[in-house]
Amino acid sequence: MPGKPTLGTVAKEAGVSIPTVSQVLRGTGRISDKTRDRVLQAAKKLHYVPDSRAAAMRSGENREIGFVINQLSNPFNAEVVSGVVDLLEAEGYMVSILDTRDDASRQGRQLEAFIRHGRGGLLWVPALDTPDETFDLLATHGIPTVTFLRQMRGDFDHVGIRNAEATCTATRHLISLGHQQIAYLGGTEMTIVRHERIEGYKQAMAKAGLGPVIVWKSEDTKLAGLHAMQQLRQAHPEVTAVVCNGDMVALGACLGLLRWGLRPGQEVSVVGFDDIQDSVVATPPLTTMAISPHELGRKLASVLLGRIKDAEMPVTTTEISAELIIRDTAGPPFTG
Amino acid sequence: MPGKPTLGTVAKEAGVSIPTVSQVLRGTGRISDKTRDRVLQAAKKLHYVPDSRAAAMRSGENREIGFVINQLSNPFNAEVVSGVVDLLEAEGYMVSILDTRDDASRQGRQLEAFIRHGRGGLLWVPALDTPDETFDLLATHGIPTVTFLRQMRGDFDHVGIRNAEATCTATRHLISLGHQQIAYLGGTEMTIVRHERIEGYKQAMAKAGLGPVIVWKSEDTKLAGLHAMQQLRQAHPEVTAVVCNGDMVALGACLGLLRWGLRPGQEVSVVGFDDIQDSVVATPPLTTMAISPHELGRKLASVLLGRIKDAEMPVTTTEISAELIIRDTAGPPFTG
DNA sequence: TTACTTTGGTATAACGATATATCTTCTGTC
DNA sequence: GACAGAAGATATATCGTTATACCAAAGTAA
Repeated sequence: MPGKPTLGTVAKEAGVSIPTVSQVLRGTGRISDKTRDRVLQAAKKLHYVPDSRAAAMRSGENREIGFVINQLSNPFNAEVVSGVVDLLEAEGYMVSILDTRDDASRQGRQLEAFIRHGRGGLLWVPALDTPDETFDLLATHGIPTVTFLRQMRGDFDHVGIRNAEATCTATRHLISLGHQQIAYLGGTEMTIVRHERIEGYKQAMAKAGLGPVIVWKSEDTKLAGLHAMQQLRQAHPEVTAVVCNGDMVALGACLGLLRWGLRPGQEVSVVGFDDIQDSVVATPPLTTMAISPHELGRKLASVLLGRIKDAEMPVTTTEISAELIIRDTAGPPFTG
Repeated sequence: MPGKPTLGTVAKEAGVSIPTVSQVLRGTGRISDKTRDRVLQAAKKLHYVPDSRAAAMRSGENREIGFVINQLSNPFNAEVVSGVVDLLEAEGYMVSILDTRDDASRQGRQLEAFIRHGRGGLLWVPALDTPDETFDLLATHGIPTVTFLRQMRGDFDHVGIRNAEATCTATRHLISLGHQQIAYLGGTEMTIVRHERIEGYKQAMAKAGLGPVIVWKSEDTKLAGLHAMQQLRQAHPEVTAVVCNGDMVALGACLGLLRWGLRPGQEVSVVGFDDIQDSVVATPPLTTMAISPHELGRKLASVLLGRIKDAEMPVTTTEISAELIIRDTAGPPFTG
């Protein structure tokens, strides 16, 4: 096996000097068509691929972006990733993804590795109990960073969702259908996201003069949602409608109802949040608050590009609205 | 603003030479305790963080691993990823993930980017119509590479699944329950994986003297599985059992049956492949061929580590067996 | 004493690219 | 024919590390 091709190898093959090859490949400098062709041919023949670490070292430019996410197995996140990648790859960046699984210490190690390996930018869903230390590390090294979904500090650019507005819409929808006993289901820790969503639910309830407010915990998986729904049902049999913290929980809740012999949208109504692909094919299809993950991803990417271009730009916060998608899991209260 | 600290800065601070600092920080060479302390103190004071790109450039060692996968939104893949990451991060490697979405040209660009940015190893599920050129590129650059799931060439290490054995087991299970009209559902292109799985199904059918062999296409999503099942049902109403190419399709097929008013495991039996998390919580829970994605991930990682340690090692192929998990979607033929 | 080894460190040359300065040839103009 | 300027290429220094060779001083053995 011949060694990895370098500028030197290509230069020798084409019979020119190293800087000439570099200039041809980057389209800078003054080079005759004849030499350019020779060089390009040689590069192609040897399968030459530039080493951008060496380039970055000399030029200071770095086109590697890290996307540090809290849970890769969540389909919503996976879809956001594809939006981000579409935009950034088109701009010539490479996006590599890391999954913290919401473990703050793993996240700390991963971010430190990112710094060592010199990333040019960072998109980041901070793990639940991210210590200030970790934020400081990034701030100190001056890596362009945009946080996503969870806004935990004011000194980073942020892209998020209008959570309160969305759950308020969802709750009002249930109220307008005639429900009066409405609970909120999902989430475990009181994250900013969950706090905002619960606020929206409470606002809608208060404005309609309804109560009491019932908030029930659940992990963000279908299985957990299933069990949580059954517990909620036992503790509060009077509840006729549920606003959920996410589609995974909502779908789990529907499964729980079905096992209990209750039909979602009939005996009990359920509204989700995220509009993941599963929600369309579920039986019955889930009424939910939709955010286009692809749009979200593109927004996220464009904010980061702005920050990379101008480090002195004032810190921005961007919020995206969710849209109510009416399907079959929310109907008028059952009067059987 | 003091520039980014380097070995030079630290050396000046400690009053020693650059190589001395390097040796102290890496624990190599012969250094007196007195100097070592001075250096460590200086490094700490300046918040020195080594630039591993520069290090990698000189030493040739690279502890960044790329995982190039065909579909990140598939939960099975996401679970494999976590197995891989667990093992490799423990060994001091950093794993970054790229999603090709089975687009060969995107994949080509991404792999080139990985080479440009200098990865020390590669785990790879090749996209469906990966051109030979792409394999050659990796071979030329001599990057330790392990392909995963889809073995398309003999000159790379490979970790896969005993596909034929698994679908043979699944089909025999249905036969032993008494089914005679059994179809195969899922997959679109005739990939190696699909080919092997269909072979296993055919073998079991042939051995039992059953026929005809029916193979039906479907994309690897629930929605596609739902539609495909309904079409299959229309074309071949005599079919009483279905072996599926993957759990996503199988779950979709079950949904399709339910919409048709048929109960999976009663009127029509379904066996899946992968045992993703959804399959446990589905109603009814899915009978499927299980592979531990975590075990698979760890195996994958360990093969890569072996290759990194010894580039001259003969090429290996490792195969993992799937296990039949009996739940509720496969029962005896309906005699209502 | 002479010669050999060990200890603790430094000098220097890479790694693969880019930026800058420089060096030949050609032009064209007067 | 002399000279300015452009075109086309090269020489050299540099980024932040690590590998190798080397060196001075001190210790050890004959």
